[in-house]
Amino acid sequence: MADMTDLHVPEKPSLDGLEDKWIAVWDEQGTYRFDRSKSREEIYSIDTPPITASGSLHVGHVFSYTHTDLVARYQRMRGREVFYPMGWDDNGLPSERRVQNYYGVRCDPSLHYDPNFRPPAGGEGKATRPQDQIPISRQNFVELCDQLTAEDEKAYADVWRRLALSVDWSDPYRTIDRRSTAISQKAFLRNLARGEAYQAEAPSLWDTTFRTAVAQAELEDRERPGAYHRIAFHKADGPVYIETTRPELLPACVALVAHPDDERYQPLFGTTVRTPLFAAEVPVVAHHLAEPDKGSGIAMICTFGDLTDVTWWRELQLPTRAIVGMDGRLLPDPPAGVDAAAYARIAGKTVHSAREEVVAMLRESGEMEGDPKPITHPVKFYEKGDKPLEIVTTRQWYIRNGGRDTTIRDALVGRGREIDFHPAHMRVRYEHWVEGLTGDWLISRQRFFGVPFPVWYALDDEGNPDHDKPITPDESALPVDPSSDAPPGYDESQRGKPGGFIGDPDVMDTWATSSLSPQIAGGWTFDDDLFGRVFPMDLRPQGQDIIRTWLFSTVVRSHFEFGTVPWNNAGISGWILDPDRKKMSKSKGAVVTPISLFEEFGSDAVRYWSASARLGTDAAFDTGQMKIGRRLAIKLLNASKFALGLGVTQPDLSAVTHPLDRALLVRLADVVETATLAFDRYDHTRALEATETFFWTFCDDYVELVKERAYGERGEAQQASAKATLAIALHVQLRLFAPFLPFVTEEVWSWWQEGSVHRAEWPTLADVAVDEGEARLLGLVGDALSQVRKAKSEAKVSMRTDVASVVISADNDAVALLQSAGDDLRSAGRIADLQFATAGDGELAVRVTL
RNA sequence: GGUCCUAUAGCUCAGUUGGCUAGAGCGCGUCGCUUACAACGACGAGGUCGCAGGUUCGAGCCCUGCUGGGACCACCA
Repeated sequence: MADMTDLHVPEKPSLDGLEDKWIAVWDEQGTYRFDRSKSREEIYSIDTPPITASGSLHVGHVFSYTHTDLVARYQRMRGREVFYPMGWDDNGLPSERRVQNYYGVRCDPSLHYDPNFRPPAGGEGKATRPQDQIPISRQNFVELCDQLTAEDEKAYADVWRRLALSVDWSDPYRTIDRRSTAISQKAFLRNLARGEAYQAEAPSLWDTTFRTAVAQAELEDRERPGAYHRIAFHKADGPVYIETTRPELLPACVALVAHPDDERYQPLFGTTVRTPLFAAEVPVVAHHLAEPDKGSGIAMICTFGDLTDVTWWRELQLPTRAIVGMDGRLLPDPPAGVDAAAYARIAGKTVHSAREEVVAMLRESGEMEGDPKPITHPVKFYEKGDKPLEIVTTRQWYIRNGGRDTTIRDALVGRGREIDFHPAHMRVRYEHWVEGLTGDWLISRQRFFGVPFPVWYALDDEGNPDHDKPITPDESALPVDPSSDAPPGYDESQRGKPGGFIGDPDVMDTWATSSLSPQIAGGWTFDDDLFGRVFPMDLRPQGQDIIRTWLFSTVVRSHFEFGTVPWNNAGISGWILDPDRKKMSKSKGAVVTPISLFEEFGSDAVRYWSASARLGTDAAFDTGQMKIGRRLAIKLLNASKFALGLGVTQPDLSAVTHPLDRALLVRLADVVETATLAFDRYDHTRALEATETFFWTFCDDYVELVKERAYGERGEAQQASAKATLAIALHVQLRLFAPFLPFVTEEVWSWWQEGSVHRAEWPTLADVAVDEGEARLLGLVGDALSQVRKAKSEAKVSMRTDVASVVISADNDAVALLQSAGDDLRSAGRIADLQFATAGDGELAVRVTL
């Protein structure tokens, strides 16, 4: 047992400096270091979201990462060894764009590596138009990405430490590092070997700015102005009118389509018509997707205007007349069957200019009826792009995801049901997404900064690649870069030569790598001992917006590779909304940096605000809540200082004899139980609320009531009971608060305890077990005290004014209870004469005479 | 067109399987420098629980419909 000399209570406790102090101590003592000798059952593993470190953190990140840390700290105190890694998602388009804008450069894959290249000084105001940017080789560009993201990651890590995320910082991973690249390539090769990954040449959605294919999950609709153009097609006995928003695709028209039951067009089915301007003969076909009440009820099918065109083209086995190139301009040469002179007027133009020209041509020829009718309609965009997507036929890599296969789809829906979502209704989003998939997962991107596909293609004698038999490396050779490494059985001199080889030029989409975050963090195939101890993981924390991408794709990879779910729980955080109820990251609030909040309110206070919001619920950005958190932290310092200053030593249940003390511990037992159950259900707000409510009662009522007794004014045994109870209550409350307020609880803990509170045992009923006790007593005495205070308040006198007499009337049981704590009530209220009376109705009534 | 969430005090939110006069904090008002805390404390005012029906002895909670707010999916001729 410690004595007074072991106490280190400061004269004037303060929050100032606590953060730097404890961050350093935790670092030095390895407080959050993961002990990998523990078994799977003893470990709690977390699939931390690898954050995109290109740009700056905002309060939404602080909010959701705090939620994860609450769980980590709770589980650690419960005795689980917590595997809580940190990762950076630094591969992919956001990093490329950051480098382009920061240095004013762009990647030109045709250039050779310049080992002496030095980038211009980074900063704002660099050229953003491609023609103004400095062209550099792919390798130089990747190096810049690598360097800049590493710098950004340092800044992020500082924020995370200041927020007190209890991650093990010894081995953060990066999705672009060699090991992540190797794991990503290995997982892909295994998908390929099992037939889960495949290559196909097919029409796919294409972003003409970034010049890459994009996946279904990355699409978003935006309302754009457009116009219906009513255009005449020709048949022997007169015109057939169609309406289109994309007249420039007329040369790409391969058929007209109407609903099979549409009486108006029955006679046309099986005949052909001639396209205006471009004079191609196209068939009129029937398909159930054609909608009779849309436009004129008959539509032109182009290759390709939209996804419905692709469906029609595929199901009706129509020919292809592609006219839009990868750069978003019309191809130089007309497709077969199209009038070359007419096409020459639009060849090479952008889609936009071509549309204007075709409209002008239609006006000249009189084949457009009336003026275009302006409308607003949804258009598909890449979520990071700013030009409408086109559909271009390209060779791409896919991973099966149930989009074209009900067996896989059902299996993946089933996997979703094995995961406990918090809150539970988030599973619906998963299921709807899986059930609504229309195609497999397109994972290839025609970009530079990403994981390259680890495949090469043999060239035949004429130099044509054989895409059907990709050459793959041995797993032991990974990672490979097929643009600089030669495939097995070849040497570099054969690159690009007939009879030689070429490397696959594409990189994987960032989700194809981040979908392996459990494998990367756990060291799959690099450290199988570790992997076996942490996988499948316990928790995937993430935002609701990426259920369809990150969550789903991780399930897909785990399902194929291991036949399991990747984790048993998914904790979904909500959004931060600004005062106008708009998503914070999209508004002015985004300029409030986390560091400035830490400086103004303290990290504990910011954590308190985050912890006040439940999983899955959007929360208002509310500095008021941070002020409350700050006040709570200060109160914890002061109350602890006072209790310890009374000569409180160490918890000792056997000394607790007084009825009021027993009542407090019975109440505290309830709090411990509530908080524990709540945390087990991933309901941190309830745990916090129960703890906080108790704490204020403890401060405002209990401490006031036992002050004199604790000073020793009613004998040693009574004093010992009060001091023991204060010690127990403090000891338990500090631990209950520790996940929420790690700095201040650690500070107070250090005043009188050994080791870190964050490695202390989570409190249990054994900490507060008293033989008998009436929790009700605490409330009764508190009410009585409150009535006495009210009388003083109404008389406008100080709370330390003496009271002549107080008469409390209540039922027999209540009176008996109150009498057992009468001395404490008398001293706290400064009551000279305290009397009790029995009242039949059971109402507590307090008559105060000043 | 479909789906999910949501509506409780001026504000931010609790309110467990339906159960006495609906709670907290902030803000507001009044009072008090009391040796843990004035960066504080005490006390108080403030709500026909979005609207309309229904089930029930009893509904903030369950059911139906409507309205408002938020989000997602589908629709692109």
